[in-house]
Amino acid sequence: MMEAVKQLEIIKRGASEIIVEEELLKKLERGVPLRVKAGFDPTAPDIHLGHTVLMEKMRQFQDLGHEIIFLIGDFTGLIGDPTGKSETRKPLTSEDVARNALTYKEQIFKILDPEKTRVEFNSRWMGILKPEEFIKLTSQYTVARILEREDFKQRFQNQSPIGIHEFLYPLIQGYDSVHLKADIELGGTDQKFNLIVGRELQKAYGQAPQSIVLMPLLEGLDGVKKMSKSLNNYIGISEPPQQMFGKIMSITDELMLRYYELLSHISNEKLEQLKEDIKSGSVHPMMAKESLAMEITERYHGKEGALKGKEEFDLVFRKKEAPDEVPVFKMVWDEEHIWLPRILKLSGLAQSFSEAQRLIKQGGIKIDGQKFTDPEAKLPKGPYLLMAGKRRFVKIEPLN
RNA sequence: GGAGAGGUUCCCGAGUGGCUAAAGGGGACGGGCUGUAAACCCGUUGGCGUAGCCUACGGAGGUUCGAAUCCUCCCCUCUCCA
Repeated sequence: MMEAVKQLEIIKRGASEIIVEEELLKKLERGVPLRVKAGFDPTAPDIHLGHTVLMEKMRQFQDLGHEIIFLIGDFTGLIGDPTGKSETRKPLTSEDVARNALTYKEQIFKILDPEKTRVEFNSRWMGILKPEEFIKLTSQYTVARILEREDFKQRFQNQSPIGIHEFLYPLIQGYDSVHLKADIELGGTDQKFNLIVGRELQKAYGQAPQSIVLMPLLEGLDGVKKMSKSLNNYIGISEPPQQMFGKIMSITDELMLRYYELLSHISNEKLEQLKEDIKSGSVHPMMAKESLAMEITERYHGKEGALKGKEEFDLVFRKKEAPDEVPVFKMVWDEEHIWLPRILKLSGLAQSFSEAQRLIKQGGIKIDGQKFTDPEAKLPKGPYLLMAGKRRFVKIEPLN
């Protein structure tokens, strides 16, 4: 195995906090594979780049020769993690959890080495925990300590409701570490409290406490809120390469550097150099963004996919032409001339006639490259290339 | 169990009898400027082939020429007391 100090350097990269660094170093110095656990909540069946920050870190551990456990919190998912919530979350049904967990498994191996990854579900041990054992677990921690957590504290002070099951959440998550005898746990910064409970519980059960590596939360496309599906500001790793490339190109320069830091595989030295070059003007930020888009798209779609993404980007946004592959809508011309809003609605470019008319009036519709601003326009039969806004295209082909 | 507050369009939030498809903000969308960047500016943000009509203010009724606004019952959320 690699020298402990060097391993630590790799582990520290991008991490926002390590608890406790000295302790972690000592574990690494033992020179044996450590057991690294990271838990995932089964609410997000589509893995996005935000999740990958943690998974990339897992991969690093894997490459360093450690044992990683990808833990799907299907049992805890039934409670719903109250972290950062100002109100009680709706619990998932066991069917939801099962379905989501399966989709998870299908996607994680784009990053992790399937040969070396142990996938676990915490329902396997939590589901059969005897009431006596459960009571024993709850007796290891106090209400006051749970209330130390900021979100609980606030809810308590504001007299907002806190479900008792929510109080149990950190304990159950912590118990996973006890059951798995984890040496290290990885998590997002928002998980700090829960992971620390894991440490405490391990001590209470006579185990060595796990070391904790916290990773920052990746901001979504808006650059402010954390990337999440519900905010629709995410880049999914299963998205088509064109879309992935385009989304990365649309982020702000500031966010681009953040993505570089947390997602790119380029070395720290090269990243520092890049920052300087952008600052001095010798590298155009757009070019740096393009390299990033290439790197990330390539990771999930291969070289070919990345090139395809770039090609389409150049075509659509630089040359302002239609992409190679445009969805085709076959339409029946039941009249000599068809009202343009009707065509837009039928082909899916607009939700309603009203919306279609608005789009037209605002100059958002182009037909074969030519702007149409008359909402009363009617089109004779014929193939057309419709463009709505800058990025939505449909080919209309007559069926009759 | 008792007392009170509140549920408005995608979200927040104003509106307490007609001038309200409902202020303002956010988000989103379209246009401009660009590097599909940011910032900024302008516009749009229920539906229907549409000078009109229909649907919308938790639900169901009622009062009225006319209701998001008044009345009755119901549902839901929150707070206080026990």
